[in-house]
Amino acid sequence: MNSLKQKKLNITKLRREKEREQLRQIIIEAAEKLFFSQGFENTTMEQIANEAEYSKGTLYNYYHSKNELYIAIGIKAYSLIIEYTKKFTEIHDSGMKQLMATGYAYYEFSKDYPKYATIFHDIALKLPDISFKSKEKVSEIEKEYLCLGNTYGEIFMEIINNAKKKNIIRADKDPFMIVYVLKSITKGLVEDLMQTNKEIKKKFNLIPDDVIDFTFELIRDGLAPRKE
Amino acid sequence: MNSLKQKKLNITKLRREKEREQLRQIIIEAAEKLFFSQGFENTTMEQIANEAEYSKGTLYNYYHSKNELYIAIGIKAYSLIIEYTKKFTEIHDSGMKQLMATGYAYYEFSKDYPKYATIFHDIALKLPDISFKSKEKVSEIEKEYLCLGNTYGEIFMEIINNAKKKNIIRADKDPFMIVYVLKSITKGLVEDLMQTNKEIKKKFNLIPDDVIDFTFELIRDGLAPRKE
DNA sequence: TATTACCATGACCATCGGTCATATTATGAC
DNA sequence: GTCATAATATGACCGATGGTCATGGTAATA
Repeated sequence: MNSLKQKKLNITKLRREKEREQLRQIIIEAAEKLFFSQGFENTTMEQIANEAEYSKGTLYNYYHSKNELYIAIGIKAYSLIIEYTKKFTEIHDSGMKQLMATGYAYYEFSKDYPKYATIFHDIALKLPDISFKSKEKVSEIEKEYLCLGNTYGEIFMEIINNAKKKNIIRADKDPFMIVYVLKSITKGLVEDLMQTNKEIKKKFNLIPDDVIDFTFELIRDGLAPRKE
Repeated sequence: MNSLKQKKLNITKLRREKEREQLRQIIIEAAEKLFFSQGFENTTMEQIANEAEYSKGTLYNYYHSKNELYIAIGIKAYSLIIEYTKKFTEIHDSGMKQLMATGYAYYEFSKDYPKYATIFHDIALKLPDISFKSKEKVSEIEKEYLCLGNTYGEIFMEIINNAKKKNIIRADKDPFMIVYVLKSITKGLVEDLMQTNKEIKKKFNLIPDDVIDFTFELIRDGLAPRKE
């Protein structure tokens, strides 16, 4: 029967796809482990292949380059931060609390995955060089990464538009500006905190959580509508 | 005469040193030009040698590695930002205005030298990988770079200690924390502004100067002593 | 002029990202 | 069960590049 034949073909194809996806995961996990413990530049494709228990050539059947491996890790990180942000914001309906929640989501994400904390910045610095090298060819994986970045931005947009309607945010300032500043400050501070974690405790006797609370309060007060 | 001989020897030695320093400058300028236009990874030592009009081997008589070239550029950047900060702060004696001036110094520096704007972050990401590679050997140039970082920090410390004495900054918060947050926020925001300069104007119709003013006002208000 | 100290040079080396012809295996047709 | 085909794993191989070093040359001193 033609339909039976077709069915078997489909099943095989599906299994193959699943296996492909699994191997992609194995490779990424191997790469992640080595990149984070030795640094990107100090890790060779050979080492990643050994860690994944496959040969170097196989790596290239699943990813096009070493840089792609790194961006793939960035995609994982973005998925996580988006997940965190959704979880942290959906429990509030007030615009201001939601806005604060985005900041805390980023911070909690960074605490849970400290190795991922600087990856966005790291990739932002790497991407221009990559596109310089391979003129105007934006790889599929790069597109996926940039697309996730937009998704993350849209979450902010929705929250800010909500807050705007409810007059929760001071009206004399462009809401786009507020979002931009909020995102940028949070990222800058959290990245710094993660990189200087031990130093900050020893040298200045500061507790990261306090620093975050202080900063977010600062922002909250600054964003509140002016009353006078 | 023994003293005459000595004198001549010293003069020659001095000239040699001056020439050495000049060639170091030529090499750094060549490296800078290529790193900033093509990216660090896409630039070869051969290219830098050609740009400097010397051979590759000569480069290694003046710097130990490609990474050292990059850190040397970082040293130039640090010297500049320290210079800017001193110039911007010394015209004020009020603690708060001085504190704001540090932020504006960083911003002006970034506007004048946009290519340098992300170099501190870039090096911060690179340094751990370098020290991983060459276990526990911190090169002289790396020490110089880190030392300049401390110098920059000390400028802040002095200003904050001044403000503390004059009760210009709210007393309920650790001054170390205030410095830390201020530095981190400024760096994060300015770096973001420099990287997304065109995008921010087109997409959000934002003027970078406004974003900076808004943020710094936010900080100023947040740092003022609580009155009630 | 001879000796010495310094420096520029580019051939050379080792490493590594990436490629590709080949070997291996799984699949479906008959 | 057998064979043709498609998909995949492999590692020898290539080119590029960071870094080294023996050599030759040049300027300063004796």
